Amino acid sequence: MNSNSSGGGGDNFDWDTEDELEIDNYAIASHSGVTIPTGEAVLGSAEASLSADSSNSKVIDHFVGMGFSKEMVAKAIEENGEENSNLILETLLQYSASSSPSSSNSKLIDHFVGMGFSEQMVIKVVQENGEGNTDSILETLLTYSALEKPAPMQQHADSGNCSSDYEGSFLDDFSDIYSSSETEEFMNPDSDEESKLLFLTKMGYSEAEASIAMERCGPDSSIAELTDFICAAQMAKAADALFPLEDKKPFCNDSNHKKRRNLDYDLWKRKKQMKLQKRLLDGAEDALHLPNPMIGFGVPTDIDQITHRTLPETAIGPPYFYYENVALAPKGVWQTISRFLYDMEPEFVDSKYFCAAARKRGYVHNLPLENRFPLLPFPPRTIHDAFPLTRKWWPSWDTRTKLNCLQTCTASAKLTDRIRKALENLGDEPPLTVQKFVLEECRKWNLVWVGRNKVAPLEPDEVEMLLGFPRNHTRGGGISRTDRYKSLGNSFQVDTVAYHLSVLKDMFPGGINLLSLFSGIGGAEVALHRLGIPLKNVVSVEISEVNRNIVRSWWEQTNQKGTLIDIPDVQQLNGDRLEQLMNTFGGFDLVVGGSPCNNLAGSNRHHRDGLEGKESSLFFDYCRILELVKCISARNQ
DNA sequence: GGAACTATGAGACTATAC
DNA sequence: GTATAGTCTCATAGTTCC
Repeated sequence: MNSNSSGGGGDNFDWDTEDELEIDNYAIASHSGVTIPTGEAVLGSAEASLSADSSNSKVIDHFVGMGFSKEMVAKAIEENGEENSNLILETLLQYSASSSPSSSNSKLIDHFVGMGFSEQMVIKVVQENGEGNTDSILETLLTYSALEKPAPMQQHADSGNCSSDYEGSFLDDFSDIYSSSETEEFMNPDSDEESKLLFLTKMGYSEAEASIAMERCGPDSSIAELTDFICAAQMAKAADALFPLEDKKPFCNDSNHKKRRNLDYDLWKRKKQMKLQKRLLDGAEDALHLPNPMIGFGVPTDIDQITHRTLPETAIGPPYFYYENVALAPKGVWQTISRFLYDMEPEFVDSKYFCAAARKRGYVHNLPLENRFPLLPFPPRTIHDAFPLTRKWWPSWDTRTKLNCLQTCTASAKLTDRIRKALENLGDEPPLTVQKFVLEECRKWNLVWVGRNKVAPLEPDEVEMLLGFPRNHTRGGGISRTDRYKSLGNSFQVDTVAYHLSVLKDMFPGGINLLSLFSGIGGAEVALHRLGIPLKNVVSVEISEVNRNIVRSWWEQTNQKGTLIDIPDVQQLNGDRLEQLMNTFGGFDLVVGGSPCNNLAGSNRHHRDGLEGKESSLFFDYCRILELVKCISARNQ
């Protein structure tokens, strides 16, 4: 279901999207002291010189990822060479320690103090980061602002501002970690107003900030709520300070402004999320165990189904939401996903209970659990049922009845040839070592027996059938065979998802308005259609043109009566666009999405970076958009 | 130049034995 | 409870082919 297929239809998509370029601009603009209008990627001289030497760019990226400035890293590499990373790190740490504020950086300090950060904090951060990289300084300042304050225990009740609510919800995610005993007594909303003002000023906020926060949040607000408010205001102020030439339009009516603010926040929250994940990893706290059997709240063949649960209040719709990703993600990932999605318990389900192939996935949703029903007819549940012709050639020592997870790649012809040769002239019972080799490869590549001693990977249409898509769903229209495998490998298993979504049928007899993020080849759309739930209006967001064409083609072939709008990039979906769409449709009933798993999947040997990964970090866009939809829905009610 | 092909483990979980 | 082996994984990068 992810949309990141690198080869998708000539979609060697550059993930340095507009937003990321904007971040780059942000950094450069602040570094050079020159305001650069958004939308243009401009390289500063330091960056240009660094990028010129591509050989050490990986090393540079590595250390920049740790938070050191590019200039500093480049200098350290120049001194030590790029071979000895330990030496480089040591030098970088020395640089960080030795850099101290001087007259030369007084302007810089003033700059950040002007944004509302305390002078003491700015000096400390400049010492830590060096004065060369202002975006790093800003990030750290934002982090410190949150770390040194108790985080909010709950969202603003009456902020009346979507973005504020949205940010508040993310701040909530760290409330249990960053609270300190020193502030405990002030967390009580009953503390008197004067004490709270005093405490806020002691924390480094100005009297004006504290007073405004008190005025806006009310005298009964907790310190957490007040600091939350001030923090949000500071971030907005920071964005304003860095983009002074932009029109100062009201926040809610300025999409660029909102976007930037989201970006500022995005940087901050990602950093937070990394820290949180590290803590979870180190402490192994709240370990999330995958269930065995992996049947979630129940599958059609299971008698003991769970039909009731209590949802956290913040998770209750509208809209209903349904999020999916790989179950076997790196440690800590599902804790983070759950935390960002209202602390909801994921439902881990293996699609082998629905079809002949395994597909272990986690789903977080706020759908009811009672009265689920499966798609009929039931798909074949075993390999032999799915592919009867293989039965004739299937050796007795291959005991598989289910296929493993259908991946995006298939076995090579060379491998199947090696297997054929290994089995030749060995009769029906080859030596155990040969059996073991063949079975290992068959399991790894989902090979099936198509002749004597002959195994073969599945054809794309066979994968379509296993995943519950109509035959030829991904065929033709300009898609290559390789891309068919890739798109299918990234998609939902339709029967599994349909089972979960089936509860919507009685609730929306007249049809449903769907926001489908990371649509892929339209697994959710196909599932709803097969359930007989009319699709009134569908906004499908999918990066791959090939996949968008597949969904569009399916839409037309199935004579849908509703409206399909496709949008290429989730990061283009800002508050204004959403509001416009929702005003047109009357809101979304369901927000579905399976964000990219590239950096989570075990198959990825190169960049299994977790939720901070280049593609998988788009999970946070799912959260962002869901939160915006909730806000707009609430406001329109 | 694009599509097809090929080689490439690590990390996390599970089952089993002790 | 601990150690070990076995198993599985929505992939990526480089090369070859057409």
